[in-house]
Amino acid sequence: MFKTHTCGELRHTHAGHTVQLAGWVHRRRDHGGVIFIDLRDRFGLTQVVINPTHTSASDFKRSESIRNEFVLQIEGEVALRPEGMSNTKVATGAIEVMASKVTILNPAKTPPFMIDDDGDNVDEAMRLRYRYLDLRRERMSRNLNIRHRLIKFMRDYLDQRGFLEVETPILFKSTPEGAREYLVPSRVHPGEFYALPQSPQQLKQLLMVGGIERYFQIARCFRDEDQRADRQPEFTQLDMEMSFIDRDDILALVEGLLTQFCEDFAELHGRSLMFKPFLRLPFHEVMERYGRDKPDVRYGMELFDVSAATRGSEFLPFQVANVKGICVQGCAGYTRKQTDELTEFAKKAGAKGLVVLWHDADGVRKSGAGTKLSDAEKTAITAAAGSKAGDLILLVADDDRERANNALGELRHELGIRLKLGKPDQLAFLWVVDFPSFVRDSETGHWAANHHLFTAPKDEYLDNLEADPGAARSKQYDLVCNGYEVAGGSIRIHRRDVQERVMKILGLSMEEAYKKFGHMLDAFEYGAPPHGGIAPGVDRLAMLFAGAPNIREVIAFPKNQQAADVMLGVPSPAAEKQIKELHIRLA
RNA sequence: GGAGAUGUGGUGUAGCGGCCUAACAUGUCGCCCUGUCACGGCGAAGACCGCGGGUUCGAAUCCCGUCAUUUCCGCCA
Repeated sequence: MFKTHTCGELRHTHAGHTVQLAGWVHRRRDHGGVIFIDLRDRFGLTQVVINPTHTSASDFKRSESIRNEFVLQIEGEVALRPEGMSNTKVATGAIEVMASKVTILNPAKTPPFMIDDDGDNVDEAMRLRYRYLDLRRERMSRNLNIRHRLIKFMRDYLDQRGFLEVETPILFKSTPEGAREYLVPSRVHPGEFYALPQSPQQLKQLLMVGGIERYFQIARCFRDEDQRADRQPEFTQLDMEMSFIDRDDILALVEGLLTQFCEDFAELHGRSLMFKPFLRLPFHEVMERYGRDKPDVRYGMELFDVSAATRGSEFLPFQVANVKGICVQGCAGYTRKQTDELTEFAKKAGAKGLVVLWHDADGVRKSGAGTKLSDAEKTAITAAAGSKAGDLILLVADDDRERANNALGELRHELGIRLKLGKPDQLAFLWVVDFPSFVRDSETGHWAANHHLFTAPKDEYLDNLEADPGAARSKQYDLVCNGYEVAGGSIRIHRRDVQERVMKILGLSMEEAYKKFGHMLDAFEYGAPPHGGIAPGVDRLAMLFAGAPNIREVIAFPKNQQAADVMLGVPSPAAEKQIKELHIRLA
């Protein structure tokens, strides 16, 4: 061992002990006659004093060449700091180590950016190119620690409840129903391919047929889709599946896990739960109130409906079936230019236009056609909006209610971000339940599974499933936090006949269905238990707990928006020999 | 596939038509310094402003293109 203690460990009680420390030079302060070094390892900082009174002349001479990020081993005696010299900002601030021996284990070039600077002020491309240096910074060390705590907590929590962790293969079967996949050519089977799993969905259901009953896995998933701040080509989910349970059992389990984690590790992330228990709303209500299936519910600004009050309005835009709006508090000072910009935004989000009302001391005012609004309408609007002087009211009118909801939902979301309405230290969890089973593909007009084709419709819709697919609600559930989808799952279909009916509605011929999912259909015939599951996203949860702006901050080696790793040079061309062996040819 | 933002010494920024022979902070290097902890003092080096083209008497600054990074839309069963 190079060290007897970590750099975060020594206290005044260690005074007089001879210790060995090893780590990196965080900062050095060379006073000519005496040199102070803040020695850093993952556990903290300890001040090392290199003084000729304690150190040999040759060691002192050599110590003058020490620079930041050199790797050192220090042997010395722990001493209480002189009277009035302790540093309360550091855990080890009461002591210092008087070096008797200084060993330079490895010198270091000057880093391209500062390690002792914890701010978010270095270009991310630079940080990723030198990720091994970035990881030394406190922010990354802290984020990875939070991630580790979360995963450890998940494992322990589920283990205590009888779950079995099972690994499923990474070399899997292509299932082109879902996201675009990463393909791996087979050397042994010319012209055939493995696919990396988008999720272990089918395998975990087969584990249920296999009698595992309670399964989980910290599962890596792969999707070859374009990146976002909360999306990486490979990401990690807490994949879970249970047999002989219903929806509420799963919700209670996950809610319990996350609630307890937040409470046990509050000191770690400084964030608190806003809702205990979590909010729970049906999908249609979420859309009516927030206009978005993953709303940030840390703030209100809910959609209101004035369709009844505007019926028969003289104001042309209001002569439609639905008039809904949001009230933006304190924004009556917005200029015409600003509201025009909001109108543009609303149009991009699908609205035909945006009616803007300024609620000021004299009442409700509107530029242009404002006079067409009757006093009764204005009163009804301010009542529904709950607005007061100083607020801005935004209204969207549309015969298509969904379109009005969506546009307002986008506006609400955008304004929530711009106005910083969500408090960063709060976590607002919301369960969204009772999703539609099927949605119509806007291009083909065909029915598509809202979640995936293994999701069970609620029992009361089974009789009319084929007659009216659009009316069916499913046993799907999503968990939303601060505007992010952090988990999704469902109770699954466990009977072959129901599964085949759903496949038929989705337009799969029985031949196709059997070719793609025959293993599932077969398995369901051998006593598949009722089962369901969920998959909380580990990266997104860690991001929220760490207060990070994107999931790259909680992933040690993330890829950039081009799905590349600039440090490693990934992806890279393959040798001709390899390509040949795989029986593929480049275009 | 589309839209926006950004790109200036090692790093982070300022400058946004002539005052730029490019400023500031920090880092780096040299000298000095035995109680600092974002140590301090003195001095020095370091960028032709992502790249290419254009407009102009004159471009870091305006325009076009391109590349890179990023955010969002599409996409993400």
